[in-house]
Amino acid sequence: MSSDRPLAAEPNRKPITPGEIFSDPVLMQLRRSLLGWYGSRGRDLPWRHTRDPYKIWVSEIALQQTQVKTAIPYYHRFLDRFPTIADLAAADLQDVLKAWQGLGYYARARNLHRAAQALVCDFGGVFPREFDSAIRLPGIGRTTAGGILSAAFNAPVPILDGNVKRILARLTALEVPVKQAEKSLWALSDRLLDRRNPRDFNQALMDLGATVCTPKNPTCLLCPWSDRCQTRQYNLQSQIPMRETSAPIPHKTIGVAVIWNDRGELLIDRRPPEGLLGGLWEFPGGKIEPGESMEECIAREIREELGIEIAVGDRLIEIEHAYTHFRVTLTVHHCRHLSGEPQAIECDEIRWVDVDELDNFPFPKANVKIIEALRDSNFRG
DNA sequence: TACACGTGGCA
DNA sequence: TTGCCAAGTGT
Repeated sequence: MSSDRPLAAEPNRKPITPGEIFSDPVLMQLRRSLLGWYGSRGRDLPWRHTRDPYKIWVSEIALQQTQVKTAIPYYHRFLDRFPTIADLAAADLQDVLKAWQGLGYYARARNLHRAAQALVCDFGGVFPREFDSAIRLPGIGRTTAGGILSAAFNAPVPILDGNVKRILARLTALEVPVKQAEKSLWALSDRLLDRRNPRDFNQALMDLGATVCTPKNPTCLLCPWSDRCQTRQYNLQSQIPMRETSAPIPHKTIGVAVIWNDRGELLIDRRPPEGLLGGLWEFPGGKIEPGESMEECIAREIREELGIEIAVGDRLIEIEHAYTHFRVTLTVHHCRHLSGEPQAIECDEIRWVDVDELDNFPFPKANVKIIEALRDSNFRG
């Protein structure tokens, strides 16, 4: 221990490091108390009513970096639309992305689709029981593999998601950000895991993190582990887990064109298959440059991206939107097609569509706001 | 090993 | 308005 550690001073405390093994009787007590708590306080969640590894897989993917409340309606709609692995494998990627529209992190949908096709090819459309097979599937990492295999097959595989990291960091009063202790936290999750009931144990851990050992204001009075928690003992709940340092997020100003032709159709493009919002459709546009007016920006971007000339008209709407690593202001203008045949220069595909057809394409959230504004302005005449 | 990757909610 | 956080994975 360094003498100038950043945590509030409790001079004589002896933190438990994650690598340090709890004694067997303590481990048994922790398992028993958590499973007891889960029996009475655990959540009733849709994917806990099935042992179908496909359904559990879909739930685990939808839940990555996503709160339960947000994921639930997508879970139902996705399985309604693609009831089996074979259905998902046979579907068009565009339909899969449409089912995922609004949930974000669209690589999850692309990976689900690819993984389903791999399962049909290599495993007869059956989700594997082996960890080494599961973790090779795109979109399935160590935590998701553990979540699926423990929930579907009661396999003794540990997990280490955000909830478990926070719980274990607090249990041991971890003195470094969790990112710096991944290895020992995995070891602790594995050591704690109840081998007789890994399914309920892992689910209980996540419920505890989501409902009791929350990031802010944890309800330690309701926690089955409070008597063993080093963080509670020294009242460091607001300081552990320690914050990671993060860079400030930039802000971009984007000009966007809603381009009409003389048949009353508008122009949309499909983004490249990988990267930000990969495979989704959008209204074309781009970042404003220094000294440029918004009208100049939009005309230039459309010339560069689509090879056509347009007249930039009235502003339709301005949209503020936050992504993970940057924020944007979209300034959207009605535009009129003047000359040139649109070409897919910086995108995958372009299409002229009627307003009523827009619902058939997957759009990112910010573009859905544009579509809504378009409909509203039509109603007003 | 860091960083990219969406969206909603909350202070 | 800005920052942080939530059932992580891929590169």
